[in-house]
Amino acid sequence: MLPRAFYAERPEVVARALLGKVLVRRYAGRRLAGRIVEAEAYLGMDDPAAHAFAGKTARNAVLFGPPGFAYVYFIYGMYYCLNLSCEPEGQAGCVLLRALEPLEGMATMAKLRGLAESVNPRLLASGPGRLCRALGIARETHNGLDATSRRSGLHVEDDGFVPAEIVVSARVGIRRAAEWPMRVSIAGNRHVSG
DNA sequence: GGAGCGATGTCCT
DNA sequence: GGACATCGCTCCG
Repeated sequence: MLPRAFYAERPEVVARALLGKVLVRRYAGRRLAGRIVEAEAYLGMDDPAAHAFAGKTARNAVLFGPPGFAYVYFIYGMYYCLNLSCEPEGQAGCVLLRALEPLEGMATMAKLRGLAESVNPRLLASGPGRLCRALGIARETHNGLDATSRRSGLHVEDDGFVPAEIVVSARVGIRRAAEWPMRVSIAGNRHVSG
């Protein structure tokens, strides 16, 4: 389990460091796990694309709290997105988890996605909305959970895997500050979203 | 395989 | 009323 200090850095640093780590979710007694292969950094008040840009509200309060907490928001009336808060308390910033390479509990993930068990694992969690659905993550159940606490049922592990090469590119699906190079992914990994 | 588009809730102006 | 850190479906080549 990654310690709080891991998250107390700038979002660009944390995003890069999270690549290759394993996101673990305890679901109905089962272990759902996947390697983080794609992520995006969002800064605080200086980043026009960040939820924290307009200042602290009830919705984004987690971003201004201590590092290592889950920030889950609802988007497009249908999907959830999972972020992990960064920077020391009082300073906003987060990393959006965009894609996983499924490792454990793929049958359960497929079920949660409403797909056949035989589905190509590439389709299970490649995209922030898919990722949350595959792991059964919702704002109501996961926003504000401490990802450095074993009790929360959501945390990140280091299994020693080190990405050979990391690709930096523009963030996806945003209008403001869209050109900022704050998306990172593992080069050549088939589970990165399109 | 790629472009276009509708679904659909919450937050902010 | 409009925007939104998305996805899956349709239609077209």
